[in-house]
Amino acid sequence: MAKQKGSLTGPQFEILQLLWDRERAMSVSEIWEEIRLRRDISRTTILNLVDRLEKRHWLTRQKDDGSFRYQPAVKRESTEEMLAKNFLGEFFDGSPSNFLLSLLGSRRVSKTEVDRLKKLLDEKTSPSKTSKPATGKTTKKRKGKKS
Amino acid sequence: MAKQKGSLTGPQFEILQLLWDRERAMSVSEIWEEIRLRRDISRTTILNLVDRLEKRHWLTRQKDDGSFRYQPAVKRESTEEMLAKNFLGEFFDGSPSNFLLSLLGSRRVSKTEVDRLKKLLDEKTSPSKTSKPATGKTTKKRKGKKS
DNA sequence: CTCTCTTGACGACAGTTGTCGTTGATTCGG
DNA sequence: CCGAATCAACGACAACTGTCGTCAAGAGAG
Repeated sequence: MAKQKGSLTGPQFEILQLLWDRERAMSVSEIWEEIRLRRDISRTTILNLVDRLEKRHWLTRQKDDGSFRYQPAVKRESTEEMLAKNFLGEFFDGSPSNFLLSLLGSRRVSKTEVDRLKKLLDEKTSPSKTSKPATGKTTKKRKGKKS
Repeated sequence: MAKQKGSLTGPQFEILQLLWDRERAMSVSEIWEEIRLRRDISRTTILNLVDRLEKRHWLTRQKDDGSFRYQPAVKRESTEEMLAKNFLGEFFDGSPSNFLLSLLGSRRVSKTEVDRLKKLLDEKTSPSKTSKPATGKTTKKRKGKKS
């Protein structure tokens, strides 16, 4: 009863991220070789993580020529939204403002970051006034942190 | 090795919040009676949570007339900032924008929430230009969710 | 056929969490 | 002084995590 059911931890989410980025199904070994580039980890560890994710229906798998290939069973957007909501609910009264306030409070985030935030909010309040420009969806890919 | 050292879970944070709100040291029984109003929980559970928090230096205690009274050993602001940073780093590439984007994406947050966010960001970029008014610290108290 | 390599299922381990009961010490009313 | 109430320390428990090793089944090479 330690962990809230229906949430994800770091390593679990890392695997989901990988499968979302590469937009095709991957075998355990493929996943392993990717994650191995960033962290030192054993193959069976990945196997176990993937296995548990599949048992809880975060991943689906189908047999492809003797070997299994895995795919996310959930959408990236809804999963990230769920994580964000859970986190806000648990630690910041569910209020994004409280969260932002804590983040901005002591350490200044970069000015460009602030500008991006404001831009996002602007697009939310005034949705496509005259032209329906900047379909927004341009910046989609997530950058890999170190590899 | 399951949990990242130096982070906090929901129930642990709940106790810290209580001690931050009431600005005085509290005994285990006092904490218990407060939390009991919201959740059904045994006194020894609270005792154990408090105990572990003290052992890891999130709380300090001093003996006051036979009984122990506990106080936070960390500042609310820095703790919340730490939580926010950890979370962003683990799930959103450390980018508040990515976080906000996921939050705003599907489900619309209320318009007033968006306005509050924009206001916060505005105060960050143009901090108290003419007057040095609104020392900021006015809105401090966190509201209790249900009690 | 036999040997080797890949694959996956399974179990094990230590660590953490939330939860609680039992026990021993301390305090206080009578 | 003695019994009752309070308090803290400790251990126990199940669930979960990340981590890994072992083993059996299967595929391919020789």
